[in-house]
Amino acid sequence: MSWRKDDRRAERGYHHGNLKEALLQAALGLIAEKGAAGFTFADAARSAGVSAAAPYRHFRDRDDLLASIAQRGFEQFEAALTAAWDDGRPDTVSAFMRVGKAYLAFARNEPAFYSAMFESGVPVDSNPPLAAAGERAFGVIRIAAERLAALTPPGATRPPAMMMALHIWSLSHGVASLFGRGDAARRKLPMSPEDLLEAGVLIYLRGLGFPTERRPQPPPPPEAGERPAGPWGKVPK
Amino acid sequence: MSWRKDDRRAERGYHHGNLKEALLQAALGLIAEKGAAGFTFADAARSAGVSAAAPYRHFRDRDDLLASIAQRGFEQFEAALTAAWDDGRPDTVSAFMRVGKAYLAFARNEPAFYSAMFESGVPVDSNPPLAAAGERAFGVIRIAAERLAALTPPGATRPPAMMMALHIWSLSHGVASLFGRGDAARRKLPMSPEDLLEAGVLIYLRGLGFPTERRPQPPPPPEAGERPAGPWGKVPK
DNA sequence: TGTACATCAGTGAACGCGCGTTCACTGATGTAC
DNA sequence: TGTACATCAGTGAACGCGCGTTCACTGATGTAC
Repeated sequence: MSWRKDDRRAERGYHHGNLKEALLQAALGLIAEKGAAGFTFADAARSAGVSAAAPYRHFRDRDDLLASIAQRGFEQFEAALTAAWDDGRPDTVSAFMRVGKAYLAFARNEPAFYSAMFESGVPVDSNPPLAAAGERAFGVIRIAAERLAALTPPGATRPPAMMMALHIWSLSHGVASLFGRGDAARRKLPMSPEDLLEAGVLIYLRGLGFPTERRPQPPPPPEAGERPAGPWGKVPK
Repeated sequence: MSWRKDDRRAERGYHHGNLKEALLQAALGLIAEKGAAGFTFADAARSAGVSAAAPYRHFRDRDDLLASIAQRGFEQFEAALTAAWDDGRPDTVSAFMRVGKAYLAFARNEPAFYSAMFESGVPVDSNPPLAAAGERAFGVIRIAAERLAALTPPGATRPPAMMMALHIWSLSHGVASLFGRGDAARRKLPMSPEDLLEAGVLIYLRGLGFPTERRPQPPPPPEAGERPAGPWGKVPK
């Protein structure tokens, strides 16, 4: 037994065995199933196999539970973005693209977290730890943008990294919200959300003066009607 | 009296005086006030000054009411975007930018419609008229993108208009959702959402080969630390 | 090691409340003759 | 023009239901000695 007291306690809990964690998991399942709006405090208790009064030992009320989920969501989001960024390896541009893909992957694979973070109406401003967690997640994008901005090619104007980060965040968020959700409210799309986002970011970066072509330079089109490969090379007819 | 029968009826209604319309307005007010999640069918009836049973004469249930609001929202959204586009006057690029601004203005000025359209969980797919209304709104952006794509400068590759429209829609939606709401869940921003979106669209268009500088060509920066004017000229320090 | 006590997570019963929904009804409006 | 009837929007009472919340309680775990 090399467990310290805290570890043992966190692992087994008192009676139920870590009810707080079980409630968070139950709520996540319910949100994924019925949406952030359609889950209740009593629901979470029932789903965790516990009486309706038990959650009050761990959360002030439903909003408190929801805020905890959002907080954890931002932490996992930050971790996912950080892993995708991988400190800019193997090169800044491709790592940057990977961060965008990770944004979409998170929205698709963790719809419950995503709902709690962005669509549940949790008051971020009145919850400093939650706001800080959100800032840290955004910070990953900001740092990536700073590294990218530092690589501005000679002759091009160096853009403010904060603005770049906000643009990329907004574009990723828009694509994820409109097209990249697992189940509900998605619209038909002639291409995958990942390809849509990638093409958008590449065009954006080119607009900033970055060379983004895989091939050094695409030949000018022989006919105006034909589509030589560009950042949108994957778009179907 | 030149009223046709339908007109008179639509104007006064039977007893209450167009309760259907009053319920829609009441629900809009409640959504704006408490969010799409926190309004009930009974609430709308009460707010319209009518018994709790009355709404059943006009809407099957709460979701039906919400879908009607979303439908009307998309129609007004389409009208706002169409007006902003103004058939591409006075020139295609500036009209295009105006459409983006109209997107943000709608999200800010009509938060209740925006919530019902994009955040209320109304099942768009199982509601063909609603889906069609959404498509028509998107169609405005698509048409604008087509006109813009047709202007691709010589030497640049003409981008698929559908993809351009999806990018602009996504960026606008992301900016509006993250920063451009009237009251709730907004984050701090070092510039206005309008300026953020405008800069993003300009950079994007430049990435497609469009000339977007107001000045013919900005001089290269004398010092790397200084920021000459670009599309992000309005960004504060 | 064992006993007595303290702590505290979870119980279950209880409550008030507002929501969704139904139903027979009423009364104003529209229409046939 | 007037009367009788049909239509139908809105009423108000009623119901079952589930939620949020409280409270004294119980019993398992931790700790002092």
